[in-house]
Amino acid sequence: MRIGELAERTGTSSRSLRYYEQQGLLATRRTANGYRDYDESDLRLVHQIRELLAIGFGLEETRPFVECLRAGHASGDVCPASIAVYRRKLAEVEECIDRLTSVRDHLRDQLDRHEAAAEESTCRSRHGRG
Amino acid sequence: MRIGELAERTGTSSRSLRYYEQQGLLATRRTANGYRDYDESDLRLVHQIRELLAIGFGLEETRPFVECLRAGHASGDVCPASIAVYRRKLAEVEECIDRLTSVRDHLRDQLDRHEAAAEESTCRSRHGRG
DNA sequence: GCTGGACCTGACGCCGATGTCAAGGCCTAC
DNA sequence: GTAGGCCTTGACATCGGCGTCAGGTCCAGC
Repeated sequence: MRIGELAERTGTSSRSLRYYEQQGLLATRRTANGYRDYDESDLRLVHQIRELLAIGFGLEETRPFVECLRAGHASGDVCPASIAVYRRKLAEVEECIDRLTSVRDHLRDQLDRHEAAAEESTCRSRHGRG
Repeated sequence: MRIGELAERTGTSSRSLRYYEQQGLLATRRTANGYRDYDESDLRLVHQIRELLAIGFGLEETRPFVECLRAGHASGDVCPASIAVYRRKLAEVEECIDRLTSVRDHLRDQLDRHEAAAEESTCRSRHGRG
């Protein structure tokens, strides 16, 4: 299949596919006229990339998964290198969640504090002291 | 005080302070020789900016806080516009946490799954079938 | 008067994934 | 043969918050 079809079937753009190729993630064959030519294995490969990107992986982090698929494995995540990336990413995500959680708590505190102040001011005005 | 001192006292760089000024967040006076001249209110203002940036706000989102301080309020977050940004940010952060949490769960599942497979394979090999 | 440090403006670089434009080649249908 | 749709490469643009360099100014101390 040609690049347009692959793009459509993977929910991405031709531009991105060329970029993945440029990054060495997609080894592309060419037809006689110079058009890129893809098959079902490329489809799976790009699907894998897109799924990982969608959950926040960087393109570079998808490489082990891609290579795992290329090595003939049915799934991109059965290879040690992929597992290692999973672990690393899990740690990153957990740390990020922790940070965001404390930010969230901080924001809630600020809002609560302000709400309390507004409440009190309403109260004062209701009692003719504002 | 001059820009170098302000930068040091706020834990940032001269470059950043010039950038904030360029974005209209910092209204800077000049001494006769053209040097930027700051006072304690600028210090508080930059502190406010840095704190918000540190917890993930964009520079643009600090603007209401800055204007609130400029309007003479003791704190940058007592104005309605600042509160609104707090609310918006809280929603954003909560959504982000939700997304990351599901990513985390997904990653854990993958790792568990793989660990189980490894376990089983170890088991098989222990029994002479790997 | 000279050195050196802090300051000035202006401008380019970075990161990552992708959009977008330009200028052209290929192929199909009419 | 020509219109138009898909393809090609190459290159610049985007976003944000700076880092960093270049080339020049200002001032304090010696």
